[in-house]
Amino acid sequence: MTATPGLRRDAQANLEKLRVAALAVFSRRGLSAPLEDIAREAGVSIGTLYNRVGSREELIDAVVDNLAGEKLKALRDRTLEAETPRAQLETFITEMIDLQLSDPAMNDAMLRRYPDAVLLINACERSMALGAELVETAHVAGVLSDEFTPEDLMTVLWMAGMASHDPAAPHGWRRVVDRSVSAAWTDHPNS
Amino acid sequence: MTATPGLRRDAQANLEKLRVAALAVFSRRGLSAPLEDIAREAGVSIGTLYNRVGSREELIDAVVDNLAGEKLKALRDRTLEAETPRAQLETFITEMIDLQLSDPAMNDAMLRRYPDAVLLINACERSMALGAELVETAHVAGVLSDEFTPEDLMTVLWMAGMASHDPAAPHGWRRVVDRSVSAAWTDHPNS
DNA sequence: GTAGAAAGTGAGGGGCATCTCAACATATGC
DNA sequence: GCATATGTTGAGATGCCCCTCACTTTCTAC
Repeated sequence: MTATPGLRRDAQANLEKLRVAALAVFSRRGLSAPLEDIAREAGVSIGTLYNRVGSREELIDAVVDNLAGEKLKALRDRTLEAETPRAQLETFITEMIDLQLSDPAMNDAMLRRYPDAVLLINACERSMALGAELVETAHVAGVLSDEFTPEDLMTVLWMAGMASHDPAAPHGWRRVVDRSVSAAWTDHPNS
Repeated sequence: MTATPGLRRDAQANLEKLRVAALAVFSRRGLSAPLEDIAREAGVSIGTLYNRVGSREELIDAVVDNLAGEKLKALRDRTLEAETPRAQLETFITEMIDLQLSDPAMNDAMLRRYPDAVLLINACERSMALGAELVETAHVAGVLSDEFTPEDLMTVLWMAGMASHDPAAPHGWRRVVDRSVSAAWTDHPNS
C-alpha cells in the first residue's frame, strides 16, 4: 500500500506481512495481544517486528485504517443516511455498540487503551465528535432532552465497551444502556 | 481472634500480623496488591505468608470481616433505618457507591474479581440480596417502576464500580448512574 | 561477482508477580 | 535440657511479556 521509500524490498514485504498479521491478531484478541504472536503469525522474528515498527502503538497506527478507519467510516455513512436526527443518533449508538461487541480491537480503541496510538485516537475522536454533533442536532430539533449531553453519550458508550468483554458484567447491562438513551427522547419515534 | 488450634504460638502470631498487614494493604491498594508487600508490611517472609495462608483468596477470606463484612453490615443497618422503601433503596445505592469510591478493596469485592474468595463473595451476595429485596419492596409499594429490576440495580452498581477507579472513565459517569435510578421512581420523593 | 549497507534473528536481560523448597530456626512435650 | 515436630526463610524457578543487540544473512548498486 503505502510504499515507504528508502526501505529495502524484503523489509517492505515484512512490513506488509506484519500488517496483515497484526490486523488478524488484533481483531481476534484485542490490541493487547502479545507482539510475539503477531511476529509468529507474520512468519518473522520478534526482532524484525521491532525493526519495522518501533512499538505496539506504531503497529496499531500502521493498521488503523483496516482496523478501525473503514468501520468507523462505514458507521458514519450509515448514520448520515438515516432520515431524522433521532434515527441518526439511534443508528450511531446501536452500531457503535455492535462494533464494540463484535470486535475486541474496536473496543480497546474506543476505551482509549493505548492513548499513544495517535492515529487510532484521532479516528476515535472523529467518531466521538460526530456523536456529539448528533446529540446537539437532536437538541436543536427538540427531540432529545437537554439533560442528555454529549458527555452522557460518551459515558453510555464507555459503559457498553466495559461490559461487552467482561464476563463478570451483569447480563442485563444492555437494558440499562438502552434505557439511558431511550428515556432521553422527548418525542414520538419519528421526528 | 479465631484461634486456630494445632498451630504453634509463633505461627499464630504471624497469622495475626499477616491479617493486620493484609487489611491495611488491601484497603490502600485493592485486592490485587502484591503479596510480597503484605508479607513485608507484616515483617514476615513471603514463604511464611504462603505457609499460613495458601493463596491470595484465603488471605482475603481471612480478613473478610474487617475488610467488607463490617462495612456491609453498617450499610445494611443504615439502609433499614430509612423510613420509606424509596429512602431505603436510595440509601443503599448511594452508600454502596460511596463505598466503592472510597475503598479499592470493596470495589474489587463488589466487582467479583477473586470469585474464589468464598467468604467475600458470600458477603457480597448477601448485600446484593438485600438490594434485590429493596427493589421488590419498592415495586410492591408502587414507588419504583417494574421496568427497573434487581438486575438493573446490579448493573448500575457494577458500572459505578468500573468507573470509580478507572482514570479513563468519562467524568460524567455519575450523572448517568444517578439518572438511571431516579428515572425509575414513580412517585414523589416521600412514599 | 562482490563489497558494503540494510535487514533479519533469537537468545538473553529486565520487570513484575507468583509460588516452592532445602537449609536453618524455635517452640513444646517429655 | 533435649529431641523433634512445627515454622521460618529467601534465593531462585516459573510464567508472561517487553525490548535489545551482537551476530548472521540478504539485498542491491556498481
